[in-house]
Amino acid sequence: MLDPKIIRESPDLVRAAIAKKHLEVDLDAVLAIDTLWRAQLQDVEALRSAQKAANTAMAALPKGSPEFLAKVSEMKAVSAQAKERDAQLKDTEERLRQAMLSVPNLPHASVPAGKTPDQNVVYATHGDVTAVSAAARPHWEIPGFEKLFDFARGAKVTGAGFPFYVGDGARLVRALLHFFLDENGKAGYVEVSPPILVNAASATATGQLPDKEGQMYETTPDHLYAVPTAEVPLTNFFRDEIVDEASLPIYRCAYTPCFRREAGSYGKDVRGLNRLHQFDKVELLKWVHPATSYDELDKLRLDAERLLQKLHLPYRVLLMCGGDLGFSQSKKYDLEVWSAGQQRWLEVSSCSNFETFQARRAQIRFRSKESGKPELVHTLNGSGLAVPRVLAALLENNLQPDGRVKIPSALVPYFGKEYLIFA
RNA sequence: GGAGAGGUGGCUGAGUGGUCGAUAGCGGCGCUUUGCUAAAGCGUUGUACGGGUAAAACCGUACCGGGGGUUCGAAUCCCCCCCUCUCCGCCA
Repeated sequence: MLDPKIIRESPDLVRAAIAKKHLEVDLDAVLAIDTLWRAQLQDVEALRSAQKAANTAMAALPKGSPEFLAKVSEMKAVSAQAKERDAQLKDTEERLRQAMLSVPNLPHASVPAGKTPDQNVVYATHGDVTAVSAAARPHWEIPGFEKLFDFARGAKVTGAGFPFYVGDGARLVRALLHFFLDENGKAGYVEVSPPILVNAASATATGQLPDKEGQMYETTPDHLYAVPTAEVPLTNFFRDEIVDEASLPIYRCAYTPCFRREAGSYGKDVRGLNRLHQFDKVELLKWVHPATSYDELDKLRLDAERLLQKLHLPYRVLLMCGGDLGFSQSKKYDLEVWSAGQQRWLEVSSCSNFETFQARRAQIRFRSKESGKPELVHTLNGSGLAVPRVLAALLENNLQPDGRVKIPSALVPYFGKEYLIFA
């Protein structure tokens, strides 16, 4: 959620932000509801004030006295009116909340203009894309692939997009996760193993609810949600808390399976390991002082990049343009790994600064030594990394003429041998 | 899952219908005393929203786990929910 004061006092700033993100938001309607709400609030508060004054006066009167009884009947009318107006206020308040939630976060000044993904800026490219085997093929076409990554049985047991990883397949998944967690730990992120079901309050704080409930799996009868990313439980760790200023910045990382219903995709996007309903991911999360958040974003991105570098996977960094920025992000980089078999880039990490947008909704603050007042932290997150697409690129890029896959040296200690064998 | 006990400010802990944002203690902050520290004394000390201001000051309202209700008036009475603790059951 954006600061209501900014919307109220600098609507033009917000209009510019909406335009840069190429969104349609009726800001005038938001402002109109806000004006109505403030008028109604003052009205109700005046009535309450009258009630309180009467109560104080009544406390000093003898209980059954004529003056007392006169006050009671007088206040009955005021009380009824207050109740009625308060109901109207509550109604307006809910509409205002909805309206405020429709206003996106402001993009940072360094975010490039643009509307569509092709207008994202290629910020950096690492590794030689042409050096990888010309004989590479999409991972799902590698002979023996289905033995180690059993989609058919996954579909039988659960549904499409829930593969079994078997033998070296399972081992490689575990090796990657272990490698990611160890590397992130070395970079200063404290490892956390969070709940993977969350309640509605948590899903609301990070923005999955109320609009995107269709993208999550929901349990019955308890109405808990399977996490779409570790970002949800991790961010909510400090929900409704005031953290020690001296503890900032706080770095955390967590491995969780991630569950996504996401309907509507088709074709190459969803073949093989490209897009799944359940996948494994290590998430990086930071709570930082507002003054440092853009430095921290760069460092976060480099931490994620280092993982790809150590795996010797070619990748590029995209700086997202305004139109491709998410609703709640101020600035975002995507890391895309080169998939030699598919001859395309696959997104494996998305590193974002939310400034106070998430923190306001989740009420995560620190007490500023400077002002003495609680202030909202800035939150950042990024994948470090998502397993299946890294896996896809690794299989395709490192496929040998003999059908084996060479394991990157950094991963060998985790995998236990130098080659993955499909046979 | 069953039975019982509880949830009050940063913490401990009073308060069972009115003058209670809430006694007291601890902690924190400020001042005094002090060579320094400690100790003592005095004072001060929540958050949010709205109004107000150049910014403050200041004014108003709300907040005693969450939500509803009764009442002129609720921390206090009633209902529902959540959480914690104890005992029993079950269980990896």
